[in-house]
Amino acid sequence: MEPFKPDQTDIGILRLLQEDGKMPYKELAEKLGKSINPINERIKRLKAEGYISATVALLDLQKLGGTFIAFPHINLTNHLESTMSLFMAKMVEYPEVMECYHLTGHYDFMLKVVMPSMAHYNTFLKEKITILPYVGNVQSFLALSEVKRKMTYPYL
Amino acid sequence: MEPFKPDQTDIGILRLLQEDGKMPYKELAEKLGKSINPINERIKRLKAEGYISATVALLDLQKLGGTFIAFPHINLTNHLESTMSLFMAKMVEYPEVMECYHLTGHYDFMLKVVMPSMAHYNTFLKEKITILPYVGNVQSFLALSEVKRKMTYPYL
DNA sequence: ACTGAAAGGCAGCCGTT
DNA sequence: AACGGCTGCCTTTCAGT
Repeated sequence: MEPFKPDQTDIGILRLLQEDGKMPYKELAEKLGKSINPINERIKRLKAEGYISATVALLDLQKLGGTFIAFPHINLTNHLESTMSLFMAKMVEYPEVMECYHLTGHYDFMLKVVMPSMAHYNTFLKEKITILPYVGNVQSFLALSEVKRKMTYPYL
Repeated sequence: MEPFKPDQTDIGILRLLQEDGKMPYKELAEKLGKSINPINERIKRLKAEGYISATVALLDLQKLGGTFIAFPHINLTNHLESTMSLFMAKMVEYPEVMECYHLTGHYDFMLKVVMPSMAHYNTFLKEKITILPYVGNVQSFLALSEVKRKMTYPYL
Protein backbone atom coordinates (compact mmCIF):
# COMPACT_ATOMS: atom_id res chain seq x y z
CA MET A 1 0.00 0.00 0.00
CA GLU A 2 1.86 3.05 -1.23
CA PRO A 3 1.14 6.11 0.89
CA PHE A 4 -1.34 8.52 -0.68
CA LYS A 5 0.01 11.97 -1.51
CA PRO A 6 -2.30 14.66 -2.93
CA ASP A 7 -1.22 15.94 -6.34
CA GLN A 8 -1.86 19.41 -7.75
CA THR A 9 -5.43 18.57 -8.73
CA ASP A 10 -6.13 17.38 -5.19
CA ILE A 11 -4.64 20.57 -3.79
CA GLY A 12 -6.88 22.56 -6.11
CA ILE A 13 -9.90 20.71 -4.79
CA LEU A 14 -8.87 21.40 -1.20
CA ARG A 15 -8.30 25.09 -1.94
CA LEU A 16 -11.78 25.47 -3.36
CA LEU A 17 -13.57 23.35 -0.76
CA GLN A 18 -12.08 25.19 2.19
CA GLU A 19 -13.74 28.33 0.85
CA ASP A 20 -17.01 26.74 -0.21
CA GLY A 21 -17.57 23.27 1.17
CA LYS A 22 -20.77 22.86 -0.82
CA MET A 23 -19.42 23.88 -4.20
CA PRO A 24 -21.02 21.55 -6.79
CA TYR A 25 -18.71 18.93 -8.27
CA LYS A 26 -19.68 20.23 -11.68
CA GLU A 27 -18.22 23.63 -10.84
CA LEU A 28 -15.09 22.11 -9.30
CA ALA A 29 -14.62 20.06 -12.46
CA GLU A 30 -14.84 23.14 -14.69
CA LYS A 31 -12.42 25.20 -12.61
CA LEU A 32 -9.88 22.38 -12.51
CA GLY A 33 -10.22 21.32 -16.13
CA LYS A 34 -11.45 17.79 -15.41
CA SER A 35 -14.75 16.00 -15.63
CA ILE A 36 -17.06 15.29 -12.72
CA ASN A 37 -16.05 11.70 -12.09
CA PRO A 38 -12.40 12.13 -11.08
CA ILE A 39 -13.46 15.01 -8.83
CA ASN A 40 -15.91 12.75 -7.06
CA GLU A 41 -13.35 9.97 -6.63
CA ARG A 42 -10.61 12.32 -5.42
CA ILE A 43 -12.87 13.91 -2.83
CA LYS A 44 -13.86 10.50 -1.58
CA ARG A 45 -10.21 9.57 -1.23
CA LEU A 46 -9.28 12.87 0.44
CA LYS A 47 -11.98 12.24 3.04
CA ALA A 48 -11.02 8.61 3.55
CA GLU A 49 -7.36 9.55 4.03
CA GLY A 50 -8.31 12.28 6.50
CA TYR A 51 -7.17 15.31 4.50
CA ILE A 52 -10.74 16.59 4.75
CA SER A 53 -11.77 15.97 8.35
CA ALA A 54 -15.27 17.42 8.09
CA THR A 55 -17.53 19.85 6.27
CA VAL A 56 -19.22 22.22 8.69
CA ALA A 57 -21.38 25.32 8.79
CA LEU A 58 -19.63 28.29 10.38
CA LEU A 59 -21.99 30.19 12.68
CA ASP A 60 -21.91 33.80 13.79
CA LEU A 61 -21.49 33.14 17.51
CA GLN A 62 -21.82 36.83 18.31
CA LYS A 63 -25.42 36.72 17.10
CA LEU A 64 -26.10 33.50 18.97
CA GLY A 65 -25.14 34.55 22.46
CA GLY A 66 -21.47 33.58 22.36
CA THR A 67 -20.36 37.07 23.25
CA PHE A 68 -17.60 36.19 25.66
CA ILE A 69 -14.33 34.83 24.31
CA ALA A 70 -11.38 34.00 26.55
CA PHE A 71 -7.94 32.48 26.14
CA PRO A 72 -6.81 31.07 29.48
CA HIS A 73 -3.04 30.43 29.57
CA ILE A 74 -2.30 27.59 31.93
CA ASN A 75 0.72 26.22 33.78
CA LEU A 76 0.80 22.77 35.33
CA THR A 77 2.54 22.13 38.64
CA ASN A 78 4.66 19.39 37.10
CA HIS A 79 5.50 18.18 33.62
CA LEU A 80 5.31 14.42 33.92
CA GLU A 81 4.07 12.69 30.82
CA SER A 82 1.20 11.21 32.81
CA THR A 83 0.11 14.59 34.18
CA MET A 84 0.14 16.16 30.74
CA SER A 85 -1.93 13.33 29.30
CA LEU A 86 -4.44 13.63 32.13
CA PHE A 87 -4.82 17.34 31.53
CA MET A 88 -5.17 16.98 27.77
CA ALA A 89 -7.78 14.24 28.18
CA LYS A 90 -9.81 16.60 30.37
CA MET A 91 -9.62 19.39 27.81
CA VAL A 92 -10.74 17.06 25.04
CA GLU A 93 -13.63 15.98 27.25
CA TYR A 94 -14.88 19.47 28.19
CA PRO A 95 -17.34 20.72 25.59
CA GLU A 96 -16.70 24.35 26.60
CA VAL A 97 -13.10 24.06 25.38
CA MET A 98 -13.19 24.90 21.69
CA GLU A 99 -9.42 24.75 21.23
CA CYS A 100 -6.42 23.60 23.22
CA TYR A 101 -2.75 24.02 22.31
CA HIS A 102 0.37 22.67 23.92
CA LEU A 103 2.80 25.59 24.08
CA THR A 104 6.49 26.25 24.46
CA GLY A 105 7.75 28.95 26.77
CA HIS A 106 6.05 30.74 29.65
CA TYR A 107 2.85 28.71 29.62
CA ASP A 108 2.20 25.03 29.09
CA PHE A 109 -1.22 25.25 27.49
CA MET A 110 -3.57 27.77 25.97
CA LEU A 111 -7.30 27.26 25.61
CA LYS A 112 -9.99 29.04 23.66
CA VAL A 113 -13.42 29.10 25.22
CA VAL A 114 -16.57 30.86 24.01
CA MET A 115 -19.42 31.50 26.42
CA PRO A 116 -22.55 33.58 26.89
CA SER A 117 -21.06 35.70 29.70
CA MET A 118 -18.15 36.32 32.00
CA ALA A 119 -20.17 34.72 34.79
CA HIS A 120 -20.18 31.46 32.83
CA TYR A 121 -16.45 31.81 32.38
CA ASN A 122 -15.74 32.30 36.07
CA THR A 123 -17.80 29.24 36.90
CA PHE A 124 -15.99 27.25 34.21
CA LEU A 125 -12.57 28.27 35.52
CA LYS A 126 -13.46 27.50 39.13
CA GLU A 127 -15.25 24.20 38.61
CA LYS A 128 -13.34 22.73 35.70
CA ILE A 129 -9.83 24.21 35.56
CA THR A 130 -8.42 25.48 38.84
CA ILE A 131 -10.06 22.56 40.64
CA LEU A 132 -7.67 20.17 38.90
CA PRO A 133 -4.88 19.34 41.39
CA TYR A 134 -2.10 19.54 38.82
CA VAL A 135 -3.13 22.98 37.52
CA GLY A 136 -0.91 25.78 38.75
CA ASN A 137 -1.02 29.35 37.52
CA VAL A 138 -3.82 30.45 35.17
CA GLN A 139 -3.70 33.74 33.30
CA SER A 140 -6.88 34.74 31.49
CA PHE A 141 -6.66 36.81 28.34
CA LEU A 142 -10.08 38.15 27.44
CA ALA A 143 -11.19 39.16 23.97
CA LEU A 144 -12.94 42.48 23.46
CA SER A 145 -13.77 41.53 19.92
CA GLU A 146 -13.00 39.07 17.17
CA VAL A 147 -11.29 41.10 14.46
CA LYS A 148 -10.78 38.19 12.09
CA ARG A 149 -11.36 34.47 11.94
CA LYS A 150 -11.02 32.33 8.86
CA MET A 151 -10.45 28.68 8.12
CA THR A 152 -8.49 28.92 4.88
CA TYR A 153 -4.85 27.91 5.11
CA PRO A 154 -2.99 30.17 2.65
CA TYR A 155 0.08 27.96 2.05
CA LEU A 156 -1.69 25.21 0.09
CA MET B 1 -39.38 44.95 9.53
CA GLU B 2 -39.34 42.99 12.77
CA PRO B 3 -35.89 41.66 13.62
CA PHE B 4 -35.45 37.97 12.89
CA LYS B 5 -34.80 35.73 15.90
CA PRO B 6 -34.12 32.01 15.44
CA ASP B 7 -36.64 29.77 17.20
CA GLN B 8 -35.99 26.29 18.57
CA THR B 9 -36.29 24.67 15.16
CA ASP B 10 -33.71 27.09 13.75
CA ILE B 11 -31.40 26.34 16.66
CA GLY B 12 -31.82 22.64 15.93
CA ILE B 13 -30.83 23.22 12.33
CA LEU B 14 -27.74 25.17 13.39
CA ARG B 15 -26.72 22.47 15.87
CA LEU B 16 -26.86 19.81 13.20
CA LEU B 17 -25.24 21.86 10.44
CA GLN B 18 -22.27 22.88 12.55
CA GLU B 19 -21.45 19.17 12.89
CA ASP B 20 -22.27 18.17 9.33
CA GLY B 21 -22.64 21.07 6.93
CA LYS B 22 -23.69 18.79 4.08
CA MET B 23 -26.38 16.89 5.94
CA PRO B 24 -29.24 16.38 3.45
CA TYR B 25 -32.33 18.52 4.10
CA LYS B 26 -34.35 15.32 4.11
CA GLU B 27 -32.38 14.06 7.10
CA LEU B 28 -32.61 17.41 8.89
CA ALA B 29 -36.37 17.34 8.34
CA GLU B 30 -36.70 13.88 9.87
CA LYS B 31 -34.56 14.68 12.92
CA LEU B 32 -36.49 17.88 13.59
CA GLY B 33 -39.95 16.51 12.90
CA LYS B 34 -40.71 18.79 9.96
CA SER B 35 -40.90 18.37 6.20
CA ILE B 36 -38.21 19.42 3.75
CA ASN B 37 -39.72 22.73 2.70
CA PRO B 38 -39.61 24.66 5.98
CA ILE B 39 -36.05 23.40 6.48
CA ASN B 40 -35.05 24.79 3.11
CA GLU B 41 -36.68 28.16 3.80
CA ARG B 42 -35.21 28.44 7.29
CA ILE B 43 -31.70 27.66 6.11
CA LYS B 44 -32.05 30.27 3.39
CA ARG B 45 -33.12 32.82 5.99
CA LEU B 46 -30.37 31.83 8.42
CA LYS B 47 -27.82 32.41 5.67
CA ALA B 48 -29.38 35.67 4.52
CA GLU B 49 -29.44 37.00 8.10
CA GLY B 50 -25.82 35.97 8.62
CA TYR B 51 -26.33 33.30 11.27
CA ILE B 52 -24.59 30.87 8.93
CA SER B 53 -21.60 32.74 7.55
CA ALA B 54 -20.24 29.93 5.37
CA THR B 55 -20.01 26.19 4.87
CA VAL B 56 -16.41 25.03 4.61
CA ALA B 57 -14.30 21.89 4.46
CA LEU B 58 -12.00 21.53 7.47
CA LEU B 59 -8.57 20.32 6.39
CA ASP B 60 -5.92 18.45 8.37
CA LEU B 61 -3.23 21.11 8.19
CA GLN B 62 -0.72 18.83 9.89
CA LYS B 63 -0.85 16.52 6.87
CA LEU B 64 -0.63 19.46 4.46
CA GLY B 65 2.51 21.11 5.69
CA GLY B 66 1.01 23.54 8.18
CA THR B 67 3.11 22.24 11.01
CA PHE B 68 4.01 25.50 12.67
CA ILE B 69 1.37 27.30 14.73
CA ALA B 70 2.08 30.53 16.60
CA PHE B 71 0.12 33.02 18.65
CA PRO B 72 1.91 36.37 18.62
CA HIS B 73 0.70 38.71 21.39
CA ILE B 74 1.09 42.29 20.30
CA ASN B 75 1.16 45.71 21.93
CA LEU B 76 0.76 48.95 20.00
CA THR B 77 2.75 52.05 20.89
CA ASN B 78 -0.43 54.12 21.23
CA HIS B 79 -4.12 53.42 21.50
CA LEU B 80 -5.67 56.04 19.25
CA GLU B 81 -8.78 54.89 17.46
CA SER B 82 -7.10 55.58 14.12
CA THR B 83 -4.04 53.51 15.00
CA MET B 84 -6.14 50.55 16.11
CA SER B 85 -8.17 50.68 12.91
CA LEU B 86 -5.03 50.81 10.82
CA PHE B 87 -3.61 47.77 12.58
CA MET B 88 -6.82 45.77 12.32
CA ALA B 89 -7.15 46.58 8.62
CA LYS B 90 -3.63 45.20 8.10
CA MET B 91 -4.45 41.99 9.95
CA VAL B 92 -7.61 41.49 7.91
CA GLU B 93 -5.54 42.04 4.76
CA TYR B 94 -2.73 39.58 5.58
CA PRO B 95 -3.63 36.08 4.40
CA GLU B 96 -1.20 34.50 6.87
CA VAL B 97 -3.29 35.79 9.78
CA MET B 98 -5.93 33.14 10.40
CA GLU B 99 -7.37 34.84 13.48
CA CYS B 100 -7.04 38.19 15.23
CA TYR B 101 -8.55 39.20 18.57
CA HIS B 102 -8.68 42.52 20.31
CA LEU B 103 -7.74 41.82 23.94
CA THR B 104 -8.08 43.39 27.35
CA GLY B 105 -5.15 43.45 29.74
CA HIS B 106 -1.44 43.01 29.11
CA TYR B 107 -1.64 42.78 25.34
CA ASP B 108 -3.71 44.68 22.81
CA PHE B 109 -4.04 41.96 20.17
CA MET B 110 -3.46 38.27 19.71
CA LEU B 111 -3.05 36.57 16.34
CA LYS B 112 -3.11 33.00 15.21
CA VAL B 113 -0.88 32.13 12.28
CA VAL B 114 -0.22 28.73 10.70
CA MET B 115 2.85 28.22 8.54
CA PRO B 116 5.06 25.54 7.03
CA SER B 117 8.05 26.37 9.28
CA MET B 118 9.52 28.65 11.90
CA ALA B 119 11.59 30.27 9.17
CA HIS B 120 8.38 31.41 7.48
CA TYR B 121 7.19 32.74 10.81
CA ASN B 122 10.32 34.78 11.44
CA THR B 123 10.04 36.31 8.01
CA PHE B 124 6.39 37.07 8.58
CA LEU B 125 7.08 38.78 11.91
CA LYS B 126 9.94 40.84 10.52
CA GLU B 127 8.36 41.92 7.26
CA LYS B 128 4.71 42.25 8.20
CA ILE B 129 4.41 42.89 11.94
CA THR B 130 7.41 44.53 13.61
CA ILE B 131 7.90 46.68 10.52
CA LEU B 132 4.65 48.52 11.30
CA PRO B 133 5.61 51.81 13.00
CA TYR B 134 2.83 51.62 15.59
CA VAL B 135 3.70 48.08 16.72
CA GLY B 136 5.51 47.94 20.04
CA ASN B 137 6.27 44.78 21.97
CA VAL B 138 5.57 41.38 20.40
CA GLN B 139 5.59 38.18 22.43
CA SER B 140 5.39 34.95 20.44
CA PHE B 141 3.72 31.93 21.96
CA LEU B 142 4.50 28.86 19.90
CA ALA B 143 2.39 25.72 19.75
CA LEU B 144 4.06 22.35 20.15
CA SER B 145 0.86 20.63 19.15
CA GLU B 146 -2.83 21.16 18.61
CA VAL B 147 -4.52 19.14 21.34
CA LYS B 148 -8.05 20.05 20.30
CA ARG B 149 -9.85 22.21 17.78
CA LYS B 150 -13.55 22.12 17.09
CA MET B 151 -16.06 24.48 15.57
CA THR B 152 -19.17 23.50 17.50
CA TYR B 153 -20.41 26.07 20.01
CA PRO B 154 -21.83 24.09 22.95
CA TYR B 155 -24.22 26.74 24.32
CA LEU B 156 -26.71 26.68 21.42
C1' DA C 1 -6.91 7.40 -14.26
C1' DC C 2 -10.20 9.82 -17.07
C1' DT C 3 -14.47 10.03 -20.19
C1' DG C 4 -19.42 9.84 -21.25
C1' DA C 5 -23.92 8.48 -20.34
C1' DA C 6 -27.55 6.82 -17.54
C1' DA C 7 -30.18 6.36 -13.00
C1' DG C 8 -31.40 7.75 -8.56
C1' DG C 9 -31.81 11.29 -5.08
C1' DC C 10 -32.08 15.78 -3.52
C1' DA C 11 -32.85 20.79 -3.56
C1' DG C 12 -35.79 24.56 -5.16
C1' DC C 13 -40.38 26.32 -6.38
C1' DC C 14 -45.08 25.94 -7.07
C1' DG C 15 -50.04 26.10 -5.38
C1' DT C 16 -52.69 24.92 -1.31
C1' DT C 17 -54.19 24.66 3.59
C1' DA D 1 -45.61 28.88 8.61
C1' DA D 2 -45.91 24.22 6.88
C1' DC D 3 -47.49 20.51 3.55
C1' DG D 4 -47.33 17.73 -0.83
C1' DG D 5 -46.19 17.33 -5.48
C1' DC D 6 -43.48 18.61 -9.49
C1' DT D 7 -39.32 20.01 -12.07
C1' DG D 8 -34.52 20.35 -12.77
C1' DC D 9 -29.96 19.76 -11.19
C1' DC D 10 -26.55 17.26 -8.88
C1' DT D 11 -24.35 13.17 -7.15
C1' DT D 12 -23.31 8.55 -7.92
C1' DT D 13 -22.50 4.48 -10.48
C1' DC D 14 -21.36 1.72 -14.51
C1' DA D 15 -19.38 0.51 -18.88
C1' DG D 16 -15.76 1.86 -22.01
C1' DT D 17 -11.19 3.87 -23.43
